[in-house]
Amino acid sequence: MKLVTRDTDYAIRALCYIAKRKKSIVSVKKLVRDLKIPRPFLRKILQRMNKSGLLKSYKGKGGGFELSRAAGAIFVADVMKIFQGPLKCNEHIFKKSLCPHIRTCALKGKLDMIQKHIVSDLKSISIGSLIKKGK
Amino acid sequence: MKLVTRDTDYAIRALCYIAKRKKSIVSVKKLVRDLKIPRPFLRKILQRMNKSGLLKSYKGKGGGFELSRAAGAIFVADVMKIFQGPLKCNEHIFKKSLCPHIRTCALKGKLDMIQKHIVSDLKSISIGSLIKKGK
DNA sequence: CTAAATGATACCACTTTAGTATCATTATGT
DNA sequence: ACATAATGATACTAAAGTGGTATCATTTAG
Repeated sequence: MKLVTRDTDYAIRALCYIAKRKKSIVSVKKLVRDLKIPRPFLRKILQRMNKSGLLKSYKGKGGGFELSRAAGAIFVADVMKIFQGPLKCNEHIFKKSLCPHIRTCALKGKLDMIQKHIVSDLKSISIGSLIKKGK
Repeated sequence: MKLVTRDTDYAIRALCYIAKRKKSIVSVKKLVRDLKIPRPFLRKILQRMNKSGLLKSYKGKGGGFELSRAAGAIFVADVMKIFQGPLKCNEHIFKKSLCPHIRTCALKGKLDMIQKHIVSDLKSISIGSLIKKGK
């Protein structure tokens, strides 16, 4: 029962780190130095976030990454979608298989309800809220 | 983000099927005939539930499985524990890795809260509640 | 022009998932 | 006693997902 995978976790750490810096463009070098994330893996992760529009990238000397929007407008759910796909937890069970028994639908109803709660929670956690010292 | 694996799903179906039968001892043969679950896989699943105390088994001709307690006292969470281990979703991230930044702990707090909700929901869904036609 | 940065791909080891296959053991009915 | 119908135990396997590594190409500041 894994809610968040390692790349999502690393991505969130990187986002928080970038969000906290004054100088907004941050290079992989600095991120690796301070976060102790394996360099090539982190690079791949940042590139994906760039492609997905969560980060903006600058090539060449002095380049790096910056947030594409305010930290308060980036949510854990956004990051998860990039690295873990659509936020569904039950599809693999109820796809095209015949669902002839009532109990199947009963279970589906309950699990869908749980999923709704999870997703709405994940959509409420912003990067901004994670870097506030006060709480 | 997979909440429930296939063996858990099959296990729940089997439990519901057994719970609905008048004659309490049900053989794999009948389960396979009606539920269309691969036979050897289902056998393994039932054996695990037997070992874990959710089912009682009877060997030999005319044998099979029956619930070890009332359907209302068996919960989806019980089944998941057997096939998916302890109901934790965040441990792999926060284990022995240094957690020196505030944000790590901030995230942990939020994810732990979500986990608490999930687990309490899963503990509230009984097999009994799944086989009620009325709802 | 060179060094420092990202972009794009391809590859790889390990674990989990979703099974299959086989043989041993037990109990029932004749 | 014995054949048959059931479960018990165990080992194996194919495919997908996870967590990375390795290489080379491209861009840009100074």
